Amino acid sequence: MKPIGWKVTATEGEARAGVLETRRSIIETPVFMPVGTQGAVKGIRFEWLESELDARIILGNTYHLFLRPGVDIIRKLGGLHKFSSWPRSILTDSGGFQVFSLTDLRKLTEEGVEFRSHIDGSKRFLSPEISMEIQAALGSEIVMVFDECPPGKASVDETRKSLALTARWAARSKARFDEPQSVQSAEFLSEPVATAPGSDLSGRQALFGIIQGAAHLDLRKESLDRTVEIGFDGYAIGGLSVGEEKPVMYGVLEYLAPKMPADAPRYLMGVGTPEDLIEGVARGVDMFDCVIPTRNGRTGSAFTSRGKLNIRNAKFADASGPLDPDCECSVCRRYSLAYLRHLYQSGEMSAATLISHHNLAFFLDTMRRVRQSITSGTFSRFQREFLNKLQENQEADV
RNA sequence: GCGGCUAUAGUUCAGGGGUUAGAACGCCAGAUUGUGGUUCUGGAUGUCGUGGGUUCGAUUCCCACUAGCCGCC
Repeated sequence: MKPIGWKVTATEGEARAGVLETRRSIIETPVFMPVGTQGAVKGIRFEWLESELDARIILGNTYHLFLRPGVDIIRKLGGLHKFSSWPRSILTDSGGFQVFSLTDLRKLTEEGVEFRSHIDGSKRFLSPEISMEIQAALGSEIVMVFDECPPGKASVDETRKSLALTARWAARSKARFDEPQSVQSAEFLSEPVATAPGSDLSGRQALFGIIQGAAHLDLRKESLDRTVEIGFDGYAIGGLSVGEEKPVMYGVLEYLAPKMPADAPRYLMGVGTPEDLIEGVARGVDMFDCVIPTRNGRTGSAFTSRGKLNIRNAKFADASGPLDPDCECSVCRRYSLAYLRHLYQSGEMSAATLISHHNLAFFLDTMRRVRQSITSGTFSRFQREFLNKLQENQEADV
């Protein structure tokens, strides 16, 4: 028995529609996963995320939850699902990325990474083994291997070295991961392994490998081969959208995604804008996550079917229409641009909450429409029309 | 009515007899891609209250006026 179910239900070119099943939810792909770094999708109540927005899977983050509240507390409270009250699937990032993006002081060794906490400056240590233990305690449905993420403009030599370390860490991640999964009462698990009623899943966690290699295609291929050789339940593309130009990212995806195992989900980490999602799907990606809808929402930037808009702009001061006339989310049905701008300018936190809510609604709805178009064989037309429409606001301003 | 203080950016204020008068906040506009939660980066704005005088030169010194604030009657 496998920990997750995966089947492709339709394809159009490289784009695929599929169904990913975990013990906690059925996830139709392509899917966008809202980011809930610290066990919360910033500004959004789980009630909305579950009902109106209907997210089936969100992210959690090992690095942040490890530092606060800490593994002991989460284990004591029965794992991340019980602690946070989120009943559906969770994918946890391993912490590798944050160690490199958030801390200045770090010491990288073969064993792992020593770093300074961004919260209190204390010295902490993360390794593949420790990351697996933490993620076992969190109890996520999908666990990510502990990797090193080099900068997008990394040289061939740097990238090759980093990639080799990531491969060794991937093997160690898998070895340590398998231990707690194999024992019902393993010390690291917060809850006993359980299958959903009527499911033929194993009830265990799934582990995804991460392909690195920066912008170097030959190294991407090498990383892919080494990762597939170890064998995982799904495969992720890491190290994109970390400073490189957009065509570089699309080029890597175009080369890499079709070579990834067809019988496992493909996950593009940390991406992206609505345009990136469509371009990713077109190249064969099934899963995405990104902070952009909630982070931008918090700072007054809204994504709409006609492109991005900044709620602070004076032109919205007396605009009676919604953020997006084509959006049916509860925010667009109720609140005007003028009122949202007023809330933002007045420093009301509801501005951040409402725009984040709309942004997530737009992202999730867009992915639903993408799935539908792949299923009905009209994805390429959808792609063309969607991308054209995104230009409307920009052109209208010129 | 009398005395005192003040008058400089949208606001609160700094400054100073000599080329393009500053700060903070606000305003305007960008940025944000496996989230260090209100951040970062740019930009615009002034007949220096009005009128007169001194001076080579006044927003700066002097006088009057006006307005505001405080106190007294």
